[in-house]
Amino acid sequence: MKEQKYILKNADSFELKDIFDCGQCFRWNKNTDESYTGIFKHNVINVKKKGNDVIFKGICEENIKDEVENYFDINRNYNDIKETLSKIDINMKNSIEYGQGIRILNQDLWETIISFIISANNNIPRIKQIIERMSKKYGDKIVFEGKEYYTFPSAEQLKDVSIEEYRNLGLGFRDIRLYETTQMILNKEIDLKKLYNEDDTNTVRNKLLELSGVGPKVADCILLFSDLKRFDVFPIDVWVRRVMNDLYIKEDDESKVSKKKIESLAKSKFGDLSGIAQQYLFYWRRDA
DNA sequence: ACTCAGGTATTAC
DNA sequence: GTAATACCTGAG
Repeated sequence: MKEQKYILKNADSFELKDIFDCGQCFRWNKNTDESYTGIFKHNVINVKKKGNDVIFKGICEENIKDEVENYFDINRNYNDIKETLSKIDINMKNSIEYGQGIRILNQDLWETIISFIISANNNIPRIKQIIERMSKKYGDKIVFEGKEYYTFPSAEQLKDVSIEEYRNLGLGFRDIRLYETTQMILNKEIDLKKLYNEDDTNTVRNKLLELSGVGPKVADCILLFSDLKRFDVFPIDVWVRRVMNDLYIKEDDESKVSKKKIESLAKSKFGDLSGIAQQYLFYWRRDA
């Protein structure tokens, strides 16, 4: 396949660090020239900012413009969203100022499910390592600028992988979860395609919760970060709990704050934009 | 040696 | 229903 190139002129709400470092994805790495290279679907893409323009180049199965516009959620107006959220209070205003270049990516549902199962009680460097090892072993090779990249393995490609093989890849206790979930999806016990037709977010959420290794937090991450694109969820991890307690609840012992309380507070404050609000708050609190 | 990291599943009150 | 507990792994 030959290399393609596309330049997005005058992009707003598009900062590479904000997008790739706000915790939603695991397969993008920074290069020495400040650009990032990553893999999604069967694409290997290098992204670089030049002023307000964004330069995409890489190996694509389809048209690079269509692929990146979809993946980077280009047709959504983040300025409207940020304006709405900024009016809520000074905390939102500050966190949005910090992460003004965030965009929520349209990531492949299957990949997002597996990646966030791996993320449970784990740390980011190790999550990334495990995903790279899995991809190298079971994914497809793509060569770009003389370097080898590997696509995220499909469910079909993981069909015959045993629990022991997962363990050898460093999955730890998540080995069985990966195995079970892969089988459930292959058997159509959960039909991923049908999840797109469902109107009610909570119905989709309950379906995802049936998968092995998927609890409330992972389910919400899948709903928000995959191409299911549900913004009315509020994934609560240690950082979100911390920032919500510090800003709004102000309990001495933050571990005593119930998820229910955080959830209902988020719902009442941020409504259908809860997920995006969560991203700004999370990124601000963890990084700033 | 020991703690900690994007939680979940299991078991026990 | 809600609270406690175990759980791979490897970096610091």
